Amino acid sequence: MFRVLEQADLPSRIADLVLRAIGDGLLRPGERVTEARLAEQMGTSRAPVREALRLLESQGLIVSHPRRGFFVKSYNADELLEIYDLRECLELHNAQAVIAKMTDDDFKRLEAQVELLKQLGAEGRTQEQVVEDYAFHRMLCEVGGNSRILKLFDQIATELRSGIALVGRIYDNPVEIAKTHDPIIEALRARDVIRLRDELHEHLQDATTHVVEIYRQWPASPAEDLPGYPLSPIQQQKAR
Amino acid sequence: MFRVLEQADLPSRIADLVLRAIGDGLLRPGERVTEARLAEQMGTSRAPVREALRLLESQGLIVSHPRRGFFVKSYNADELLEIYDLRECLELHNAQAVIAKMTDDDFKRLEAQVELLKQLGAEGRTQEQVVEDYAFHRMLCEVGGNSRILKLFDQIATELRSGIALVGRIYDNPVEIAKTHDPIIEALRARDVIRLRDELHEHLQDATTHVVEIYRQWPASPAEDLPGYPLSPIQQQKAR
DNA sequence: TCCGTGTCAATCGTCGACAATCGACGAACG
DNA sequence: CGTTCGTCGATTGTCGACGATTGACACGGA
Repeated sequence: MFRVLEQADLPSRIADLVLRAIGDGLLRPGERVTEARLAEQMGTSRAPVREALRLLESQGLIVSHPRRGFFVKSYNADELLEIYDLRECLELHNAQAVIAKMTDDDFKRLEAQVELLKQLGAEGRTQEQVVEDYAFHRMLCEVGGNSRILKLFDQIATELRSGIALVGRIYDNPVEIAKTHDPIIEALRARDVIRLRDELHEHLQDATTHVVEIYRQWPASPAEDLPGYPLSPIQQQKAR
Repeated sequence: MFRVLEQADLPSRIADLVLRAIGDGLLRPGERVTEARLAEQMGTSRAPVREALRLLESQGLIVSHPRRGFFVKSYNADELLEIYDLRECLELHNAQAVIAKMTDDDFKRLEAQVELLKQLGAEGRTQEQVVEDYAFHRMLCEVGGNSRILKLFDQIATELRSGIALVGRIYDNPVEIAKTHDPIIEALRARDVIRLRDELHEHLQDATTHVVEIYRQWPASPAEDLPGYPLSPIQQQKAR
């Protein structure tokens, strides 16, 4: 029996929509997400909505306070630093495996990906460049071969993407950014672990400081506020 | 208003019980976990049970197959290797931060913990030794200061503990194992990053090979089986 | 004997409803 | 005027029930 169109289950679809809503800035950090409202909007009952939110919670994009409800996670600079630190942890460790396992074919694909990055940068398509940038680093994790690390990277990536979406575009100079991948390619070509790690370290350090800088000058992070029930669902207010 | 005894919510309590059941070998890897049965045993409806299982799923201890149900995660040697690889990734990265941030007081507590390990080893209390061993490494992560990494470590620890429970006691020679922490303490005392990382690497490598060895000679890993519905809830059987 | 088909029981996914709990708001009190 | 207490609406946590889907099993044909 053919299953022509594998319909994703309800919770996943709902989670996708919420994710997109966050990414598009429709749901802002700290904002409340009410089960009933979402359920109504989706035309379902609360059960699958709940599952979707719990799924997103496990991925760090939603936080829940017992008996209070769900809220879009808002990040402060410290948290972003921790996430980037973790990312660096993964990527540097992964670098070793990459050098050990990389085939010539892998290398070619990585090289091609950087070319794509440059092209997108030159054309000013920063949106897509961000996506493809992550794709490049993801490819490295794939080559590394630890599915666990790959999964973690994916999780971090979505978190960073959504956490960064609200800050607006990251890349001041797309062309510049694309070029910073060149040394990584060179290290890969030379199969030099130490150099690869150094380059990745610098690369990620740059990204970190850049993002955090932007983040700092942002309107005093939305803070982890807990709106009370009877409030209009959008506004926020301090609690406790 | 005092809240003398903060009653944990239902899902968490259920998750705890399931976790304990897994740790005690009451629920074996690959075994099916039926919502209705668990709900009946807990005297609740299926809703909180579902939440508990999804929670454990997000922690990797339970896997779910859509429309099929929940099963206790069973690990094969490769997966264990990946987990240990990730753990090493975290701990080695964390080592740097430890050296940078460790106070004298931190060091004393770490030293004391190793003493405790030795004592437990000498007394043959291997069960507690395992727990305190994790506690030691957890302390390192605490000192490191990245809450994200700490959380991940905790997750990995529970996973490994439950995944290893079925294999029986790990430590052939508890006294020996306890001693292998000494070089780590020495590296910490000298505040030598490189040495610390080397020692941790060796330490974890030992643990890895040890566990995997035991794992290999185990009755051909329970495999990721998918029991069908009408089966007695305990037995397993291949599918597809 | 082997393979395809139909039936069946078990179980999950989803639903609507109810009770418990929370914060906000306003009144009473010092 | 500031603080405490009670009430209220909104929302979550939990429940029982129903339909949908799955794999196991029995049967029949090649």
